[in-house]
Amino acid sequence: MIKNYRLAKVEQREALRCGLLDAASRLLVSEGLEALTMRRIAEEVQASTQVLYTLFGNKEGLFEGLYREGFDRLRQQLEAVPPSAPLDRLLNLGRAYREFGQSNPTYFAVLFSQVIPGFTPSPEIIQEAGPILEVFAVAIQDCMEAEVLAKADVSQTAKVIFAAIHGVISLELIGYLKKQSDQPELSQQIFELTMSSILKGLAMT
Amino acid sequence: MIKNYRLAKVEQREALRCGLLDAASRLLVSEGLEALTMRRIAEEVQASTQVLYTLFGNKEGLFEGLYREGFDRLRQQLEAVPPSAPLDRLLNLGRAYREFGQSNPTYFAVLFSQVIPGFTPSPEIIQEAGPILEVFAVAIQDCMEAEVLAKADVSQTAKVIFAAIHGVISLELIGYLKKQSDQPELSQQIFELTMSSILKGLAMT
DNA sequence: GAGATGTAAATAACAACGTTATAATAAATA
DNA sequence: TATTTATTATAACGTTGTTATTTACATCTC
Repeated sequence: MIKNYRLAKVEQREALRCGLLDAASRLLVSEGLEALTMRRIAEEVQASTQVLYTLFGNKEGLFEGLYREGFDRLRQQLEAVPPSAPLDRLLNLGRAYREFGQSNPTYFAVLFSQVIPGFTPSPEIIQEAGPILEVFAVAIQDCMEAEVLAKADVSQTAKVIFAAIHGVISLELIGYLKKQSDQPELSQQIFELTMSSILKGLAMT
Repeated sequence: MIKNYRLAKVEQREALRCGLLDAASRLLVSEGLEALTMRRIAEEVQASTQVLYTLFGNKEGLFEGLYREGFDRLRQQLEAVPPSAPLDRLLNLGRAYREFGQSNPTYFAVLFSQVIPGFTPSPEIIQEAGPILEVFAVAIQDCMEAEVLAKADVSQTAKVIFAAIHGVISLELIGYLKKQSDQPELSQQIFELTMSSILKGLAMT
C-alpha cells in the first residue's frame, strides 16, 4: 500500500516531467526559442515556475531534456530510412538529416547552436549524439564491405561524412547558401555535390 | 567654420561608434557572450546605455557591427596565408579557417551560431560573407587551372569546400568530436581527413 | 545678442527574464 | 497524534533590453 503510494508519486512526478518537456518541445517548435521561457512553459501546463526548478534544477537542466528529445527525433528520422544499396542508403541518410534540420530548425539550433550563452553541453549530453553517429557508422561499414568505400576507421569516417553534411545544413539554415543576386543557386545542389564529392574522395584508397 | 563643426560632430560620432564596437569586441573575446550586455558595453567606455541606442538602434544593430568586424578578422587571417602551390594553398586556407575558429570561438559563434534567439542575419550581413568565399574561390580557380581540381562552377565548389570545413569546426567547437572513452581521436585528424577527402572527390572528373 | 528649436545625452523607469526566499500545505515518520 | 520532511504557490530580487523623461547644449531665427 505504502509502496503503491510511492510508486504513484514517482509516476505522477515523471508524468509531470514529461508534460513539461512536452510543453517546452511544443513551444520550441511552434513559437521558436524566444518563447521558451520558464514562465511560459509553466503557464502552458497551468503550474508555477517552481515545479520547473524542483524537476530540472534550472533552465540548463530543462535543456538537457530537450537535447535528449531532439537527438531521439533525429535518430528516429534516420532509422526510418528504408534499406537499399549501401551507397544509396548512405546518401539517403544524409538527405534525412537535411530534412530533419529543415523541418525542425529550432531543434537543430538547440542541438548544434549554442542557444544559451554560457552553456556548453555536458559530456553526458554529447554522449547522446552517439546513436546518430552509430546509424551512419553501420551504413558506412556496409559500404566498406561492399567495397564502395575504401576500408578505413569506421568511426573516423562517420565523423568526416557527418561533419561535411552538417556543415552544409548549418550554413543553409543560417542563410549563407542563399543565392546572391545573380543565378539562383539551389542549396540542394550544394548539398548533393558535397555528399557525392566526399563519398567519391573516401572511395579511393 | 560651420562645416568644420558639423564635420567634427560626425567624426566624433564615428569615433564613439568605433570605440563602442571596440569595447564590445574586447568584451566578446575576453569574457564571452555572457558579458556582452548593453549596460556592460556602455560602462566600458564610461557612457550611458542611451548612446548605444542612438548609434545602433538596438542590440541587433550593434551585432551587425560585430558581424562586420568578425568577417573582417576572418578575411584578414585568410589573406595572411602565404602563397604556395595551388592545392597546398587551399589546404592552408582551410587550416587558417580552423585556426580562426579555435582562437576566436566567441566571434565564430556570433558569425555562425544564432546567439540572439529571434535574430536572423539580414541579407546585408550575409553579403559580408562574400569576401571570405571569394578568397577560397580564387584559390580554387587556381587549382582548376593547375588541373589538381576538376573544372566546375567555382562558386559552387567554393561553397562545398567551405561547408565541409565549416562542419568539422562547428562540431569541434561544440565538443562533438571529442574522444569518447576509448582511443583519443584527434579532431585535427578528422579535419585533415575531411579536407583531403573532399578535395580528392572534387579532383575527379 | 536673446529667445526659440531641435538633437543627443544622462537618469530613471518599465516589462520580462532566470532564480530564489518565504510561507503554506500535504505527506511520511515516530 | 505530533513532528519532521518535501513540494508547491506566491512574491520578491537582481539583471536584462528598451524607452520615457528630463537636462544640457549647439544651432537657427529675429
